[in-house]
This record gives sequence, C-alpha cells and structure tokens, in this order.
Amino acid sequence: MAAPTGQGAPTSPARGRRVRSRASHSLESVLAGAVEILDESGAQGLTIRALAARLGGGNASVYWYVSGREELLDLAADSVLGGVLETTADVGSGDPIDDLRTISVAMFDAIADRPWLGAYVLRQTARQIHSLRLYERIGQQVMRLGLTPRQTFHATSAVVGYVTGTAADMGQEPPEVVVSGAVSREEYLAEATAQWRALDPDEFPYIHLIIDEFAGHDDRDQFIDGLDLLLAGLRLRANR
Amino acid sequence: MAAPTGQGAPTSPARGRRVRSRASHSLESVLAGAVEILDESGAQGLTIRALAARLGGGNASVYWYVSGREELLDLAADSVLGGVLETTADVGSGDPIDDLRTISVAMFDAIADRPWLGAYVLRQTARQIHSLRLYERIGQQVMRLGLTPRQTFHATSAVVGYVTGTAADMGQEPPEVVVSGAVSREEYLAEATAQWRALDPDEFPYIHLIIDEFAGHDDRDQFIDGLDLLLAGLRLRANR
DNA sequence: CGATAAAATAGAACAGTGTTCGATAAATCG
DNA sequence: CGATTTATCGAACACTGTTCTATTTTATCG
Repeated sequence: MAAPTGQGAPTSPARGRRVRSRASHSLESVLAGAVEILDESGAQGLTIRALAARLGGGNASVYWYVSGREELLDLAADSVLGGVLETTADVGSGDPIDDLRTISVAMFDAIADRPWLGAYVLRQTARQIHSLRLYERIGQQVMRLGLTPRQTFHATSAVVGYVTGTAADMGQEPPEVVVSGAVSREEYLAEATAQWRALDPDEFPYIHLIIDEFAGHDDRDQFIDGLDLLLAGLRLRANR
Repeated sequence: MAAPTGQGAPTSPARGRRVRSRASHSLESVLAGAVEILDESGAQGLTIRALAARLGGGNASVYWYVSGREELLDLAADSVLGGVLETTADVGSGDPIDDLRTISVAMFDAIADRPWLGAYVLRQTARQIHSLRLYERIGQQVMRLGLTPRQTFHATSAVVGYVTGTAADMGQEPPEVVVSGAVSREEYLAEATAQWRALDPDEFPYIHLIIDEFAGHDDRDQFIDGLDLLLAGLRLRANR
C-alpha cells in the first residue's frame, strides 16, 4: 500500500532469463525519465502518461514509486540537486564567505538552464533529502562566521532565498511560442526590449538607463554581482 | 449557478420590462473574482469553471476578457501589485536605500499572505503594467546611488530577486492536508520540526543550531534582516 | 520443490481540467 | 428600423491526475 517514497531502492529487477512480458522500473529510472522529460519540454510537458510511455509501461505503475505528480516533481528536482551536493563535496575549508560563494554559484548553475527546477527546489525538505543536505552545507559555512544562532539562521535563509529566487526568475519558462520554436529566443528578446524602448523616457528613466545593459546582459554575471552585494553585507556583519 | 433572472423562459421578452437573461462582466470584475478565489483556495482552486460560477455566467465568457488561465493569473497578480504601487506612491525623497527598503517591505507584505502571488509576480512585464512600474520605481531609487548603468541594473535585479524569491518561498502553498483543514498549520509545523530534531546532530550541526529559532521565527523579521544584509552591501558599493 | 504471500505492473474507467466552437442574445450605430 | 459589433453561453473536445481492479512476477518458507 505505502510506496517506498523515501530512499529505499526496490529489490533489483535486472535479472531474469525469461523474456519479460511487463516493463520493470525503479525509483531511479522513474526520476531519470522525469528529469529527461522536464529538460526537454518543461514542467508542463511532464505528464504521468508521457512518463509512463517513456518508461514503456502503464500509467498506474508510476504511482507505485511516487504518491503523485507533486511528489514526482519534488523528487526529480531533489535528484538534480544531488549533483550539486557532489560538486561541492569538498568545499568548507577556505574562507567561509568564499565557500558560501562557491556553493551558491554551483547551485545557480544547476538551476540556470533548467527552467523547471526553480519552482520545486527546497520545497519539501521532508522528502527532499539532497535539498536538506545542501541547506545544511550552506548553513555550516555561515556558522563559521561566529554569529548568533538567530543571525546565522537569517543569513543562511537570505542566501538561499536570493539564490533560488534569482535563479527561478532567470530560468523562467519561456512562452509557449518560444518553446514550440515558432519564435526564436533572440526574436522574442528583441521584441521585449523594443517594447521597453517604446516607453516614455520621462516616466521610465530607469528602464531607459539600463535597457542596453539588459539587451546584452549575461544572467550568470548578473547573479554573481548581486550575490557579492549580499555577501559583502554579510562580511560586514561578521566583522563587527 | 442559474442566471440571475428569468431562467425559466430564456427567450421570452417579458412584456413591459426587459429582463436580463445573461450575465455581464468586465475585466475588473473578472480579475476581482479571480483574486477572491485565489485568496480563498490558492492557485489550484482557481479554475475557469469556478470563476465563471462565481461571476454567474458560462465558462467561455471568461475567455472574452482573458486569453487563457495563464494570462488570468498574470493579470490577477498584477492587479494586486497595483495596491503596492499606491502604497508606495510617495516614496522617493528620503535616503535612497531607506526608500528601497520601504518599497521592498511593502512588496513583501503584499506577497507574504498571498501564497499564490509569488509565482506570478514580475513574470511577463509586457502584460503586467503594475509590475513594470514597480520595477521602475525600485530602479529609480537605485539610480540615485550614482552607480554605473551596469551596477544599477545588477543591484536592482538583486533586490527584486531577493524580495520575490524570499516572499515566494515563505508564502509557499502549504500541503493539501493543511489547506483542506485535515491538519492544522501548527500540527504540520510541529511535525516538520520534530523531523528535523530527529536528524543526527553530528551530520546536521546547522539544523540543530537553528531549530529553535526556526520553530519560533517570524517570516517578516527574517525577511527584513536578510534584506538589510543586501542593502548594507549595496551601501558599501555606493560609497566607494 | 510447490504453495502462499508480497511486490509490481497495467488496462480501463472516473472525475475533472483548459479550451474551442457555434449559436445567440444584447448593445451600438447609421 | 436593420445591420454590425460586442458579449454571453451551452455543449463538446482533448487531455489531465488519479483510482480500481485484475493480473503477473518475485520472494518467502514449510
């Protein structure tokens, strides 16, 4: 009745001399298939039926490994974050704020080109074990700054909030016309900036000041620049 | 469900006086109804049928005012942000960073108790006029710091990213069991912290350091504390 | 071994969704 | 008044997540 939603790998299915008349999955293969679909066609493209078809089985089989679509998305996001955990496994021996920066950038990179990820990352740590560990790892760097528990908690939340918020914003699912390929990404951006240029300069001085920057900006640079603002403020507080 | 008047004989033109046999809407009433439903039952509760029923008309009528559900959500979110725009109308004559703080907090307050808002705010400025103006207003405060266009753009994006990211995170739609009322919010939180407390202290020192803070924390305080970190870093850069 | 229980798989059906279509009523205007 | 535009609405379509039940495969154990 209860599906093994936590971590347990179902007993190995890979053996058998007889030809299978039924498909055979595992939590890992289900999540891998989900991530594939998500990467290809976004969160909207991940339907239970599409996933079942990719796995070569029936729809209902997915529900053996996952309680529903929501948990599927949470776990798929969490599985990707496992990669970030590995990438940053050895971080933690340098300057605390430098280490914080390293982890944050790694996290950003993971989310940046996965538009679907932002919305499901660090949502339900009860079922997202990798997310929890990543949160812990970030918190540990902040701990080394010697602040109070309260300050440590707030600073960690601020960093996580900035990273996920900015990454989610930048990795936003493009409109369907772009996904479908009817309009190229460049055309779409050109039209957006054109619309901004048409705004009244007296009413929108800021937009007009930064429009050229916007038109040719790099998301990653922008993210890191903002992150450094936050970390500068944090360093200031730590040295007080 | 039924039409307000005279559903029995739709085509009968009632002798002396005309009887309205059809509902009549407007974009404003459609968005207002949408916001009502969103406030009551979250993004998942906003279905076209539920909205049409509240407006007392047919489903298809909604599509006269809005291209689809996606645009409906974008516009509903934008209409709420109009309130923030009014609240902060007179901001802009004090210390730039203080003003930035004021606007950010106003924006946070608007999103905080509207779990659905976070995901749709500042998404499609092409159709979200209030969002665009709010973005402009934030940018104008940053402009006053006398940074380069590039720095101004990055700093503005950082503030917006932090505010929306943190607010969206904090205003997350609670699990269905909480929404439905099967489990109270306190019980849910108690269970979550209990699960954290059960973690190995050697492996999760950070979690154990902050668990008491987490259990009794106030979202708003936490948000403002983190915001001040970011603004401190910004002030540092401005004075350089 | 073989029987019995448990773990997995899958087809079909259910209730609900966003959206489109065509008909039609109401408002507008010459 | 008639003609045209604006707005409303029921019905239908294609698709969704999910559940039910039956069935197959694997593990357990006397």
